[in-house]
Amino acid sequence: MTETTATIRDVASRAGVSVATVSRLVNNTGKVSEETAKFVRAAIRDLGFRPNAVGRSLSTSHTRSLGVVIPSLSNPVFADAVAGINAEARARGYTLMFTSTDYSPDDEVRTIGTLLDYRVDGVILTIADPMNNAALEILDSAGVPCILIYNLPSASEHPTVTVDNVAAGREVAQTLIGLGHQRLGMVSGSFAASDRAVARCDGFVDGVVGRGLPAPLILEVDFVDPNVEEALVPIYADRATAPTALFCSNDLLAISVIGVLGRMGLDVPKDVSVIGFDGIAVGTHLHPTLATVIQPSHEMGRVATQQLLDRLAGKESPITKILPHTYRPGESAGPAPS
Amino acid sequence: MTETTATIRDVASRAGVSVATVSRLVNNTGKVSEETAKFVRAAIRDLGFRPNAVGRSLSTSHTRSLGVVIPSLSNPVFADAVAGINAEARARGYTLMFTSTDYSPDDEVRTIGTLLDYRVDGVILTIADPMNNAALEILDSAGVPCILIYNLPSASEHPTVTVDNVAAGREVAQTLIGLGHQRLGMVSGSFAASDRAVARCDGFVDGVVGRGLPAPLILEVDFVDPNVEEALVPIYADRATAPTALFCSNDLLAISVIGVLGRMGLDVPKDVSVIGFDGIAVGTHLHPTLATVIQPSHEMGRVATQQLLDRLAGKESPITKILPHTYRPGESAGPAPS
DNA sequence: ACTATGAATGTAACCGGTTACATCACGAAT
DNA sequence: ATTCGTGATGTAACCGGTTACATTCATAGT
Repeated sequence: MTETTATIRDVASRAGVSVATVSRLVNNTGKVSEETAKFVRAAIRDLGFRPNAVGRSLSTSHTRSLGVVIPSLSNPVFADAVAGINAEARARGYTLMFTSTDYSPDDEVRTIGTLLDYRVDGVILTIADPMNNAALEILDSAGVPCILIYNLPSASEHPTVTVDNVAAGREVAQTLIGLGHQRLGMVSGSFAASDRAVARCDGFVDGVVGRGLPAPLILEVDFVDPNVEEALVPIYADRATAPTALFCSNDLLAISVIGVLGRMGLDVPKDVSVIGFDGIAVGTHLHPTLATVIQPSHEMGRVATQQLLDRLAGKESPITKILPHTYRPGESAGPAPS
Repeated sequence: MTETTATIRDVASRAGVSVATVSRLVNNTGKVSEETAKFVRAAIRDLGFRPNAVGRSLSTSHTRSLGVVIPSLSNPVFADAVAGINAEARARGYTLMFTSTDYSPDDEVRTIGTLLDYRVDGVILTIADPMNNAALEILDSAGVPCILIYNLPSASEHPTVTVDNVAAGREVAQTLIGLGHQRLGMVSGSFAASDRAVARCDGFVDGVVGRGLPAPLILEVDFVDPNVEEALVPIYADRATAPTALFCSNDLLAISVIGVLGRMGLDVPKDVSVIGFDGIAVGTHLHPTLATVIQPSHEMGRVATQQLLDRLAGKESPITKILPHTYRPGESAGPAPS
């Protein structure tokens, strides 16, 4: 059972041909007569030969593998993107080398280094901040093509697949204002760890002050261990001045916030409205259902992979794609209390 | 910037030594005088040399990479396990090749084939059914060590890291009966795609009939596109005979069920109690909070990886580990309606 | 003084593929 | 008859590491 796996030379000798012929048949490169082909196929079948990808990679200097680097799998939004990446990569015969960084820039460069050692053909990644990012520099100087997802388009010239976070933030502000809210707030994951959180916030603030309302209250919490309770309790000690609506930089945060508000005796949406961001599936099953901005995560992963793979196939280089986001109304956002 | 990456021979010639010496220094194998070491280190630094993992793998015939095969990333339970695997693997210098199979046995064997082509040193996987599984057979005949997670221990002799699903199912039954419920039901993901769903159901049924109650109603839904609505509506057309408590084979399903019940005008837990399985984080933030059985997913991933890596390091072979599960009470499970 | 021992290093084969180039046979064109 | 093109195949170098084995040299033992 545990026979040593057959090599191309085994196949060649069993079929009475040279390794070149076997290789040509296996890869459809160069001609081989139908007559010989039959022998070779038989030998391949008999020996259960499957070409060793390591040997092949060494000689071709490409691996048909892609690196995937994302902050965390705990957030379904990234899990969905990885699912999209996986689907597209598989369909085109590529394999994924995966790592998550827990939002740590140190881990970003460490992991990129490893991926480069393994000679991945390209990398799909979401990083803390694409401006002056060490990981991207390493990638560039190694000449390995890459594409960002979720990250903002930036002067760094690296293509990205994302949504218009600023516009979305602004729309959330307008939606909330349209519902009569005047005192607004934002609960965001750490700005240092997320350029998109910054953009969503920027858009939100712009939307709020653009309508002549006072700037929203901004609460920043940690990504890995967000202590929402600690942030919210002091604010809602005085309900008369506290925000009647909160925009959260992602759905997971929004769900936490709703839970905490409930435990503080505040009703969502009667007392406070909450809008999230991401559109994770579970949001539609909650009670109240979660109002949120949907980003097409699976599609984003797919499109990014597609572009990267096209590039590797010698076609056009990846370009930044801004995919459409949509506001999904939900019970968590209602009219301002009177 | 885009200099071709330096090879060990470049380093050797720049340092005026042989490749063997460089290799010995890099890998701490064999002696090299401090004097020479200095030159070599300098050359490595100057050239930015990093050993090519592909070349190394070819000659050592191991890759320091692990294959990870799971049904889906959409379920946070698997995402958590992968996070645990990632953490442990990284800590020990291993890289992950990742694929998801969407619960398809065909995909299982396809993806295992690819992983084997890349010569992963070991595989961590969750499959539909470990009995007579084609993927496991391939792995065995290739002599690649593997360890299951979530799957049940079985006659197949493959070690697995999981919880006692039968006992957990029985406990759920007892909990519900203790709350006064008499008409019980189970909503489960496809049995064909999940041996653990079968076990949870077995335990549940056993717990119910063991107490002299009529066998629970069993509803089976698809994993990838579970149409809970369609399953539940006919059952609750007659509320007098419908179950007053439902055990769901996973939390995602439970959340759906709660949503659907709510939309049918039924209150959870006043009219119907619901208990899930998995203990995904979001459950604690829901309203009502989700009663569930917690499995230590992150830990399961970690332990499995640890065992596999120990085995690869020449230590003991992996053995089946049954990790403790815990019942987490939640608002979704309450006393039976009178 | 002579050999045994061991440290430091180098040479070259090997891992499993790919592929440039050479070779050979055969029929067509001149 | 000679030349040429083309199809089919083989030879061997190469990708970038590792490592068994050989070699050299200095030192310790007798």
